[in-house]
Amino acid sequence: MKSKITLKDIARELEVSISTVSKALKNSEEISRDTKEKVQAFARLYNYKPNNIAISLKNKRTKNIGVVIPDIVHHFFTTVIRGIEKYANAKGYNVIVCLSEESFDKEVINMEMLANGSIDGFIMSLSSETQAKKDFNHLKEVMEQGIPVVLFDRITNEIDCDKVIIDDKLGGYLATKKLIEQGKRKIALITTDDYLSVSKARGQGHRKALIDSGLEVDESRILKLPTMEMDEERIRSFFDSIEFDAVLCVNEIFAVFSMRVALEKGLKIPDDVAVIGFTNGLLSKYANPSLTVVAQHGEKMGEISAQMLIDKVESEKEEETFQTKILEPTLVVRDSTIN
Amino acid sequence: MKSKITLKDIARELEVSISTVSKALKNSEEISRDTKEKVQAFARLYNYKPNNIAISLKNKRTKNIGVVIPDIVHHFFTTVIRGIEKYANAKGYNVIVCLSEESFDKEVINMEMLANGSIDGFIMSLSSETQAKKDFNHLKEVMEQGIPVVLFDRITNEIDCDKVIIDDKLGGYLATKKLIEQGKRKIALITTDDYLSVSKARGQGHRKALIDSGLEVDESRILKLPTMEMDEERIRSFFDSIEFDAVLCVNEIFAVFSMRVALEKGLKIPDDVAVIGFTNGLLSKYANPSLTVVAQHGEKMGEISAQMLIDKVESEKEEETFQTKILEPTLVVRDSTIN
DNA sequence: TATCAACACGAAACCGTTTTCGTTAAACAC
DNA sequence: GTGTTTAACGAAAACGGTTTCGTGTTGATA
Repeated sequence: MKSKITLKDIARELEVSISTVSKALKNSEEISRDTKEKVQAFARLYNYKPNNIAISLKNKRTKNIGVVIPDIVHHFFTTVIRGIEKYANAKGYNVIVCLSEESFDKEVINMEMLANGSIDGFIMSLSSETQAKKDFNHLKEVMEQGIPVVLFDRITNEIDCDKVIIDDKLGGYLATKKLIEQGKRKIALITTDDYLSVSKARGQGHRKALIDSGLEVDESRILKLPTMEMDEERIRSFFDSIEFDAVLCVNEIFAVFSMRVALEKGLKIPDDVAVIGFTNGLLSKYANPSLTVVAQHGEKMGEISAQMLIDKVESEKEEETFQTKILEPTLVVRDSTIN
Repeated sequence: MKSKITLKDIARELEVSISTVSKALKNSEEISRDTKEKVQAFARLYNYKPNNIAISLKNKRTKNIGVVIPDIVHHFFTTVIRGIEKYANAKGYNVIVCLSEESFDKEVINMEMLANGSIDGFIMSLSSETQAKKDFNHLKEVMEQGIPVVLFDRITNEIDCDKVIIDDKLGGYLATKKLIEQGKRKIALITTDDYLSVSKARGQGHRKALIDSGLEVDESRILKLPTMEMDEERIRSFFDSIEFDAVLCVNEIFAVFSMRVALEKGLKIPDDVAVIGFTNGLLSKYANPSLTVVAQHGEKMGEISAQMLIDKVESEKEEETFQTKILEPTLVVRDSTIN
């Protein structure tokens, strides 16, 4: 096991000072041709690589970015991570992923853990508990320490920072309009409690589309589950309790499951019941029938988040100007609606 | 913006030395009660947290582990990450995720980037290009530097290190046996080229099951795609070219798509065609009909990998004993087979 | 009163870099 | 021969901690 070689080792071997070695490796003007060649050759030979930690300590930059998300076993978040990773990697940054698992406490602990020098900035999506609790002190604290934060998807208005979201209200609107256009009038909505920012916005869009089309908003056709967790029981009994000819769901799992329930009831998709979900994941593509969805463009979102964060990290200025990027959702039409 | 407070700041403020502050915060016996209380109170008041980077530099431990995987938008890998993250986090470690995107070069670059002090060890699954190329020098190099490596799922025998895999051969065997038990005789196999270690093993298990049951191995019923990428064309024409009453696929996407093709042909599942896939993901659970799969227990795999790695990292001994943990796959029976 | 241990604390080295600011010797001008 | 410039290099501080090894003071002991 040949352990890593340091500047000191090279200096000792070549009988020059550490500073000379450091400068020689950076091709400094100060150092003579001869010495530079000698040092560089030696370094190459022994495969010298500077120690990242030492460099981080010196210039107070880690080239790491922290990503805190509620869940990773979720198509949308993985696409975001992929987008972040791509952009960050191209810029020489590493991505540290932490999972809050929808828990406020874990979110706080993770952030504290990373905020002590491990990272240059945060990209995050709030846990449901945090959104419900409306306690954002952990965010305020890291920002006060001068650590930039970019919030994506699940955001809050109570914190002033860069944000990237999709226009969820528009997404809900587009989806509902689509169903209405197909002649559907009894549109059910399966969503979560309003504390989840995205669900709330999607619900608003849904409502707006109904009203714009002169339709009544029938609250009994709206099922609000406590979280994004699947609850087959409640969805089943919800469908038993209402009349419906279309279903809009805030994720693809609810939607695919709704299709199954509809099929079990002997209903035809999309003629008897049309279904639209959110998240353009594998499930939507390969479900039978395939599912029409509102695509959230996670990868794009990740890229933009990473770009905004790295811009902040690398900008010298102390200006506190924040922006919110709003991406447009798009409808991916498949077989669960009439096309 | 109140920037982070350091030992030096506390020392200056309280007019004691840095060493005294350091010791006081660690509750050292050396320091008097009075001083300790004073220092600790001050530290608490100003929310002092030691700088991780400085500590890393000092004790040459980063408490970061590097995870290099081919892809993150893939249910199996996300479950593994979740397992790793859970265990690692509980042990106070952070997880740096790097994606090779099935590229040899990216794998190498990522590892080199992390190997210079950023992490204490690697957990990785080889990219398909690496497995095809059989070039493992990047692995050898980091191991020579004394950085422990744990390989999971996509491994190689050419490197001596800790490994965690599932018994893919057994998985292929169990699945095929299941199909045979249901009276299926014309079992198709959709897999990838043999360079992918897992596909090869699954294929061997499949073959063994056929032979053990006295059935012929008909090569024309085996489709080997170049990668795990979906190729609807080739799968469609494959099914047009053979007779079959069952399909075994090395992932869930191939399997779900096979079901779609079968349904389109007017075949009944599972009576006319039974289907089994690998990976117990969302797709399998919510497909119509739901898919019987060989579960790979990714989360367990991640946990074990993390445990093995952290054990190595934290063990003082220099012994070079490696172990390979083999997890048993299990069959999750759903509606795509007769139960 | 001289000796000694115990106590409480500080100085300094160290981890591996970068960078500023000398310092030395040769080369040059006058 | 003196003074000045320049090239080439080294010493040392700095980043923020930990840790070893003094060191000065106190009180007890012989």
